[in-house]
Amino acid sequence: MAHTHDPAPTIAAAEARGLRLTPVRRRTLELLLQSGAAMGAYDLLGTLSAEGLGKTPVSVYRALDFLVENGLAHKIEGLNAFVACGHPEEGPDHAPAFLVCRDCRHVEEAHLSPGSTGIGKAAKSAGFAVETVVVEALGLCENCATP
Amino acid sequence: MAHTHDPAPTIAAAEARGLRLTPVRRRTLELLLQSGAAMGAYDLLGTLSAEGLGKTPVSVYRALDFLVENGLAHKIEGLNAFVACGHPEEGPDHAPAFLVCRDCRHVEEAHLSPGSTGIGKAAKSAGFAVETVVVEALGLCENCATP
DNA sequence: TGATATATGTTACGTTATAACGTTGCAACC
DNA sequence: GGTTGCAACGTTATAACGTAACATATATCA
Repeated sequence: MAHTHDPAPTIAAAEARGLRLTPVRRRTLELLLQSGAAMGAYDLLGTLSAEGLGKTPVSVYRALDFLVENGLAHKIEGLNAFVACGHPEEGPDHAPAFLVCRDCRHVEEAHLSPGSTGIGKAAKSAGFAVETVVVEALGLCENCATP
Repeated sequence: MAHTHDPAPTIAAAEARGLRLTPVRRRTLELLLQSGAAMGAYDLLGTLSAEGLGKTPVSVYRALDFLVENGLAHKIEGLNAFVACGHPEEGPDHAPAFLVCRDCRHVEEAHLSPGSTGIGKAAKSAGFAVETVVVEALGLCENCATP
């Protein structure tokens, strides 16, 4: 399958940071890394529950919350889905931009220079206190555009 | 209520463009304009159905689809909710950035200069064909930050 | 007026997400 | 050893968001 990632280095990096990768969390992360695409919580649940790692949405959402909080995964708001982080070494707080293929759901993580959106300026003049910024481009990846 | 808008000019502008504002559509737009905040489809449904303008989610989503397609409303992906467009004169295809208050759900529309996100460059180098771009800052508006 | 297109109604269902509360397992401490 | 505390996980129920498929009605125009 295209664009998959070897889970090992990411998992090693996570544990080196002292994160507790329990079976559900580890397996959720593996599934995301191996697919290389955005996956819905219920997709993940299908596999996880078949493997005896939690039978209800709650388990999956807890695992996903953990991964997102710790910068190992991101939520793609435009799809209501989740993707493994491509740069886990950057820690919990980085906020990349995403190139999201609407066809195969592959996600490319783009690192824009901070403040490059210009939204900081807009926020300041509106007295708005920004906490997180979502930047997602929806379209077609190279593979899906030229098949 | 703070930040509400008078629906009249927006509705007039829409009709001047030849759009067919049926009762559900018009009322949906009015509700969004009057609230000045992002509203969920089911919030809207509560009011609309009480007024006899559609009893099921389908009606509301159809009205919202129409409004979004015609640039009279926007979807806020980060909230799975909808907001009236603050600049309806810009037509169906403009894609503004949003400052979204996570407390009161008020939405400020910011017009960034096109391409200022830098995401176009990233897309080009990845061979990615961008179709739409979502830019949303989540945080606290001036009122909610200093109460 | 009849043909066509657009809009709406209705039923049923699928998908995404969280609240609330109980249980388990493990480690620190006395 | 007991117990206290905490993080993770289980369980049930339900809230919230969204769509497919097909029937009916209303508008528009040749």
